[in-house]
Amino acid sequence: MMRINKLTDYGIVVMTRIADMDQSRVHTAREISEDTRIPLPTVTRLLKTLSGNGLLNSQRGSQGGYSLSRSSDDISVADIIEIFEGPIALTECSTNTCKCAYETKCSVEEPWQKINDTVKNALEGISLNQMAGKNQNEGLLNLSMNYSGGM
Amino acid sequence: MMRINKLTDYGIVVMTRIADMDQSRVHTAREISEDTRIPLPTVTRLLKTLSGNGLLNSQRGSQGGYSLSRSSDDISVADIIEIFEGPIALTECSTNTCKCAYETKCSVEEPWQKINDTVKNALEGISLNQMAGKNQNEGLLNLSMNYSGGM
DNA sequence: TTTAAATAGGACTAATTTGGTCCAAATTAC
DNA sequence: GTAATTTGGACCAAATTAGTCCTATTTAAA
Repeated sequence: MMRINKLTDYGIVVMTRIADMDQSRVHTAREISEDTRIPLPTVTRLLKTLSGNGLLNSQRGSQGGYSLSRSSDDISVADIIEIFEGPIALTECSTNTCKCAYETKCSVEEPWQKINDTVKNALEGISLNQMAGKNQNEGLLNLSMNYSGGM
Repeated sequence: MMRINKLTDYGIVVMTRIADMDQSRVHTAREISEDTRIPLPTVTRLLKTLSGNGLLNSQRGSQGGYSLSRSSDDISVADIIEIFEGPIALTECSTNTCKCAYETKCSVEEPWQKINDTVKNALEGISLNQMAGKNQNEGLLNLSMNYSGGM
């Protein structure tokens, strides 16, 4: 399906949700779970990953919680995807470590690079702020997907 | 990893290979398997899928084989991906059947549509012909990937 | 100083998807 | 008729993903 993983999707939702919230205070995992309806254990894990990778600040202990580490203008969808899925690369060929097993110079490498750059640029061009759309209603959610492809 | 599946990747390789071959005759699964080093059973399956979905013509029986159903200029990478993975959609939200469970109007839907269109356009813009690069050497292959993301 | 509320880290399991193989049937050229 | 092919579908193994849980650590406040 060429889909991003469900957890990545959730990650984007969680970040979008936080971007939509009051920036003057931190927000707990429970609060975010309730807002997004993503189960608490899952939200907990997402938040840990996001803060561990510098997209969220965390504050431990009572009255603790999470907040954006920088402005929502300054966080792109690509930033989030890369945390959960690593560098954006549709095929191994798209990375600089292409190891085509039987050829010294793989002929599909260059076009893949181009394709990949385009995709990457698209994802880098969308900020959290744009995703959030500030003024919109709360509680988005469940972007999970069930489509199955055509083989 | 936000990667296309290995079989999809193989599918693109197989199509690229066929585009690179003599267009005046058909090519057997065995021949393509040997050229690409993809195991025969797998190639067989790929070719069945590709011909079943109209990208290849097939000719049964002795002296049978496969050939492109239309010019390599006229087949895009997106065409191939869609056969193996269904419509190009990074999230369920990117399709027109978005079923966000708790909201009538999901706020992340619109930006996802935009992102997705960009990706789709990029993939539709690359033809098999460009992938093949006609004059290049034979036997590409093994685009399989081993990177694992950062969670 | 104790307690409650949080996050941090990591192990673990279940579910799903994917990759790959195989077999029997149908078709066609010679 | 026979050999070479594609067709269709079933099947299994491996890998990945999703989701849960437990324990430790940190912090604010009673």
